[in-house]
Amino acid sequence: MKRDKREKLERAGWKVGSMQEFLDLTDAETAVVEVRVSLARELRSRRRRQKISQSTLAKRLGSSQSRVAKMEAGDPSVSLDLLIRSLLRIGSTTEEIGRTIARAALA
Amino acid sequence: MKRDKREKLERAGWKVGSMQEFLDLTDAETAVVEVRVSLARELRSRRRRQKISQSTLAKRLGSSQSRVAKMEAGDPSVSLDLLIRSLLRIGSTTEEIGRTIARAALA
DNA sequence: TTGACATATGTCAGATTTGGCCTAGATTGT
DNA sequence: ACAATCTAGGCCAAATCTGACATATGTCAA
Repeated sequence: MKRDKREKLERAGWKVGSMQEFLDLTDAETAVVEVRVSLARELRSRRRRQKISQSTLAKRLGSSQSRVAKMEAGDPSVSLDLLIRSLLRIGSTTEEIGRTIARAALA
Repeated sequence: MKRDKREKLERAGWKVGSMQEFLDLTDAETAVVEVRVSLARELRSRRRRQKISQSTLAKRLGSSQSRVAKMEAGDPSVSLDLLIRSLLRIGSTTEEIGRTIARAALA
């Protein structure tokens, strides 16, 4: 439930909601992307500051290099969940993460 | 990858990481819970301010009443992802969400 | 009390996400 | 140039999450 939301709406002949609702949905998805990219940048930035490779970070997170690459790239297959968890594990505080998200729209 | 992380670590006889790493992991999970609860409160608060039922909100989100209840309860089966997406859909800005998360630890 | 509505909680099939593997291209050091 | 290292991206089985449904409990007005 997410990627095909729009299709669903269309298939349903728009009776699902008003144009307003569609716009909210669109805006929300846009915002999610912005937030993901912000967190992604933060992750890369932190990793570089620690001067470690994606592989090293991956091990530390219990994940894989490819996933770290996708995280840092803001790949759609990466959830905000994974990004936030990862940041917390490498020492980010909720405060820092909050600020990062708050600034998302500006980026 | 998440709920059984500790088991994995134990099964591996602790060679996976230092005590420090285990503590980071624990702290991170604690923080995730705090963040989830904060977002959950924010969601409930917003819904109530709009004076709508969980069912109504559910329809608006394209979800179900039971899931909304779980979201507001901070149930472990709810991802930060879903909470953030939901908040964005009902009009929260990234700024507000960021502030909510930043304050998570204090709650 | 009864009925209508709101919320909580369990379950589960289907959808999404993730770790891991592999490979190609990029970057760095010598 | 060469080797070593790093990063990007595709792929997929396994793990996790989600919507929907059923049902229990709670609230409140008639």
